[in-house]
Amino acid sequence: MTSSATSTGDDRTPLTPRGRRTRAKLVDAARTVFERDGFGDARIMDIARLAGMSYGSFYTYFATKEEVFGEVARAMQHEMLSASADPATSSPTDGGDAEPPAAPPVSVYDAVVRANRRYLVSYQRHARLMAVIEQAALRNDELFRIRREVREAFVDRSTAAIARWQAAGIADPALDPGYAASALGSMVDRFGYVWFVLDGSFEMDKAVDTLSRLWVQALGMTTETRLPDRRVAG
Amino acid sequence: MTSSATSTGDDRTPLTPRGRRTRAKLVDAARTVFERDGFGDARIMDIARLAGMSYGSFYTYFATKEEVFGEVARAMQHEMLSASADPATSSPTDGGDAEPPAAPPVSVYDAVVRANRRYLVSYQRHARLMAVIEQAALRNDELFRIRREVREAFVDRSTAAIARWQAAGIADPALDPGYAASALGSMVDRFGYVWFVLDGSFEMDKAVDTLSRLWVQALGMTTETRLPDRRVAG
Amino acid sequence: MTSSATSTGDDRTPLTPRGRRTRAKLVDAARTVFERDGFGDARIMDIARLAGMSYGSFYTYFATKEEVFGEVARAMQHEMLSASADPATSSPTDGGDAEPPAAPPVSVYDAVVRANRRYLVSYQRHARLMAVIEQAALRNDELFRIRREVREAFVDRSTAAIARWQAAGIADPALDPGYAASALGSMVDRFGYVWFVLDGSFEMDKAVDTLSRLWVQALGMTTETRLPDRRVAG
Amino acid sequence: MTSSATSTGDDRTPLTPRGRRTRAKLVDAARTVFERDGFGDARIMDIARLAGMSYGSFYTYFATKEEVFGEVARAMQHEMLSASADPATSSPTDGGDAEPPAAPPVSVYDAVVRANRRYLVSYQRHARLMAVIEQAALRNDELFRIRREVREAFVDRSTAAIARWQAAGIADPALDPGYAASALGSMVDRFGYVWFVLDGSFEMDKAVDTLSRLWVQALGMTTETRLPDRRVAG
DNA sequence: TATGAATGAGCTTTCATTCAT
DNA sequence: TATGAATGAAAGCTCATTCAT
Repeated sequence: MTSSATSTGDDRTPLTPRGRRTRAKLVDAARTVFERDGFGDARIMDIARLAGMSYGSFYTYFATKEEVFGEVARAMQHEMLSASADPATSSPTDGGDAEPPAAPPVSVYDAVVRANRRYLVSYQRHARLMAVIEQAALRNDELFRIRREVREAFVDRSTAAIARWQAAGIADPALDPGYAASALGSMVDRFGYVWFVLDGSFEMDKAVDTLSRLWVQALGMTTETRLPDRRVAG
Repeated sequence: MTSSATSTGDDRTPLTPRGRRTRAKLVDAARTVFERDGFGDARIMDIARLAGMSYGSFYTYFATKEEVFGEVARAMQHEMLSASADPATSSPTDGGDAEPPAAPPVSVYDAVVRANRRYLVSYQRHARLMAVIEQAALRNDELFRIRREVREAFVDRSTAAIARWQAAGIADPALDPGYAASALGSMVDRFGYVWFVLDGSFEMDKAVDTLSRLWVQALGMTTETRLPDRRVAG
Repeated sequence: MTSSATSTGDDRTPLTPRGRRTRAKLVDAARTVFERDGFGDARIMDIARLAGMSYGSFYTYFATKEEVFGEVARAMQHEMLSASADPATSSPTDGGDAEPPAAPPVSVYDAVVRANRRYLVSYQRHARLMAVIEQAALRNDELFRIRREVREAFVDRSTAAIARWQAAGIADPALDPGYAASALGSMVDRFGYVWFVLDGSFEMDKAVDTLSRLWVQALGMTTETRLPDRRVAG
Repeated sequence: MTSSATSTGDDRTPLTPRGRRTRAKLVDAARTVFERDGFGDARIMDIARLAGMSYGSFYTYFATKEEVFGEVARAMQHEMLSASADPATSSPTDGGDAEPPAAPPVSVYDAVVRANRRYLVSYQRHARLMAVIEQAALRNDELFRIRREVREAFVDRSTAAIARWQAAGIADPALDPGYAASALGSMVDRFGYVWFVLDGSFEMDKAVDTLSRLWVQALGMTTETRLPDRRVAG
C-alpha cells in the first residue's frame, strides 16, 4: 500500500457498452464508500454491493482498491482544479463550464470574491472526499505527489498575481509573494475544511465576503483597489 | 513506604510506581508508532516491542488500541493548547513553561508574532501526529469532539480579541469577528500543515513575519498598531 | 456441401471443420500452457488467449480443465508410445513415421541403441509435459491408469525380449525378466528426466552408447551378442 | 510461489517448550498433508486441523506454506542422504543409525546389495513425499537447487567408485564413469518410484538382488568380483 | 458459435484480543 | 504482573464456471 495506485498492466478495460456501464457504476459506488469510510476502512464488498453486483465483478475492472481509489481521486482533483481559477489569471473567456458569462471584475476584491466563492462551492461538493484523499496521500507516494502538484498549481497562480500587484504598486511590497500566496491559499482551503468537514456553521455570502476582505486587506489593499492593467504588468 | 498506591475501580489503572513507568513507556511507544504508521496500520505488537515488552503486557494497561490512542491524542492536544496562547489574551504570567520572561508586547503585531511563532514551533514537533489524529477523528466521535473543542478554544480567544480591537476602533468593523478568527486561525494552522507535513520549504523567521503581517493587515491594522488598554476593553 | 457434420450425443464435439480447427488450436495452446505452468497453475484464460480467442469459447469445446488436460496427456502418451518401439519387437515394418528405412539390426546392442536413441529424442521433446503429467497422475485416477498402462506396455515388451534371450541362452538366466525389464526401463526413463528436466549436461551419442552398453551388459551379454532368430523364439 | 522457501526474517521461533511442541506437531501434520495432497492442493487449514489447533496458530510458527514445506523437505532430504551410503565409500564405521554392525563387504556385489537395500527401504518410507518434493521443485528455485545437490552428492560418490574400479582393472574401461553413475543411480531411484509410488508389485529381496546384479554386470563385473584394496586406489 | 461480463466458492493472510501459565 | 501461545473474525484476491447477448 505504499507505492502506487496505477494500473497493473492487466488489461481490465471493458470492451462492451455494458461493461462500461458497470465500470462507471463501480466508480460511483467507490466514491460514495470512500467518502463514508475513508480509504482504509472501505471494503471492496461494500463498493460492489452498492454498485449492485457481486464482489467478484469488482475485480473484472480493477485489480486493487488502490486502483479504483486512484481513479476516484484523479477525477476529483481534476474537477477541483478546473472549478477554481485564480482571479488574477481568470479572463472573460476561461469561465467554468456552466457558469453564466459575467462582466469582468474591475476590483481585486471582486475577482477574489468570485474565486473564493467558486472554490468554496466546489469544496462543499467534495469535502469528505478531499479529506479522505488527504489522509490517503500520507501513505501513498503517487497520491502524495498529485496532492502537492495540485496545491502548487493553485499557489503558483496566486504567487504570480501577488507579484504583479506589488509591481503595480498596489500590494504591500514587504511581503514575500510565495509565502503570502501559500498562507492565503491555506486560509481559504482550511476554512472550507472546517466548515464542511468539521461541520462549522457558516453562511456562504458572509463567508465569501469575509475571506475576500481578509485576503485583499492582508496584502495591503482595500475592497476598492482596482485591478491593474494586465498588459502593463505582463 | 514509597509505593503508596491509590486504588480505583478501573482495574487497568496501574497501582505501583513500576506499573506507572511501564504504562508511560507504552504511551511513548504508541505515539511513535502512530506517528509512523497512522492509526489503522499501527500494530499493538510494534508498540509493545518498542516499549520493550511482550505484547500481552499491553493489555495489562489498555483495553484496546483506541484507548491508548485516545491517551496519546489527549496528551498532544494539551501540549498544543498550552504551547500557544493567543496574543490578545496572553499576559506576562501565562507564558509557557520554559520560556524566558519577555517584555510584554506593545503592538498587536508583536503579540501576533509571538503567538504564531509558538504555534509553528509547536506544530513542527507534533505535525505527523496531528495529521494522524485529524484522520482518526473523522471516524471516532470522541476524537472528533476533542478536535472541535480544541479548535474552538483557539478560535474563541481570537474572536474575543478581534471584537475588542473593533470596540477599541483599531480593527475593521465590517468583519464578523467569529468568521475572521476562524479564517485567520485556519491560515496559520494550514500553513503549518503544508510546511511540516507536506514538506513545503519555508524559513521560520520569514514565515512568522509573513503570517503575522497578513494577520494584522487583514484585520485592517498595521504592524505599528498598538495594543489597546485591556482595562478599558475588559 | 462441404460441412458434412456428423451429429453425436455429446454436444461439445465440434461438428464443423471450423469447429475442429478451433478445438485443435485450443489443444495446442493448452499443451503449451500446461508445459509452462503445470496443471494447477494453468489458467483457462491463458489457454484461450494463446489460442486466439475469448475464454468463454473454451467452454464450447471442453467442459473442464481436466478434460482438455486429459486430451493433451493422451495425445502425448500416444506419441511417446509410437515413437519408441522395443528393440526386441521392432521389425522393418513398424518403424516410426518419418524415419528412413534402416538395415535391420543384427546385434542386441544395435537394436538397443536404436530404441534408446528414439526414446531419448522423444523424451527431449516431451520432457516438461511428461513431468507435468506425472505430477497430475498422482491426484487423478484416470491419468494414473493411463500412466501405468503406458509403462506396462513398455515393460512388457522388454520382459518378453529378455525371456526370449534367456531361452536362446544369451542372457543371464538368474535374472527375473519382469524385474530386470522394469529396472532397465527405469534407467533409461529416469536418465531422460535428469537430463531434460533437471538440466543435466549430457551429450546424445555418448548417452545412447552408455545406456545401451549398460543395458546389454547388465543382462549378461556383450555389445557383440547377436540377436537370436525370431522364428525360433516365437 | 516461484522463488524461495526460506524464512522471511520475522522471528517466529517458539520460545517456550509448549511452543516447540506445537511447532513440531505442525511440521508432522504438514508432512502428512503434503504427502496426501501434494504441495499445491495442501490447505493450511488441513494442516492446522490435523495438528489439533486453529489455523491462525499456523501463522504463529510459519509465515507461508512454502516455509513449512521447506522444513519438511529439508528434513526428508537429510534422512535420505544419511540413510544411503554408497558401497564404494562406506566403511565399517559409517553405518546407519540403527543398523547392527556387519562384516565389511568383500565383493562389489555385496557392497552394492547393501546400498541398494538401504536405499529402497528408505525410499519406501518416504516415497509419497519424495514425489511431492519432485513436483514442487519444478516450480521453486530453492527446492530445485536442493534437489540437484542431493542428486549430485549421490552420483558423485558412484562416479568416484566406478573410476576407482576401472583403475583397478575390474570395471569396463569403455564406460564414462559420470554417465554410468547417473544411469545406474537413475535405475535404482526410478525403480523405487515405480514400486512405491506407482504401486508396482515387487518383493524386496528379489528386487535388491536383481538391481544389484544388473548394476555390477552393467559395469562389466560379476557377482563374484572382489572389492579392490582402497589403500591402493586412494 | 463466439464473446466477455458476472458470479462466488475457496483460499491465504493479518492481527486484535483472550487465556493459560 | 508478565509472557507469549491460541484464536478466529475479516478481508483481499483468484479463477473456474455460468450466462446473457
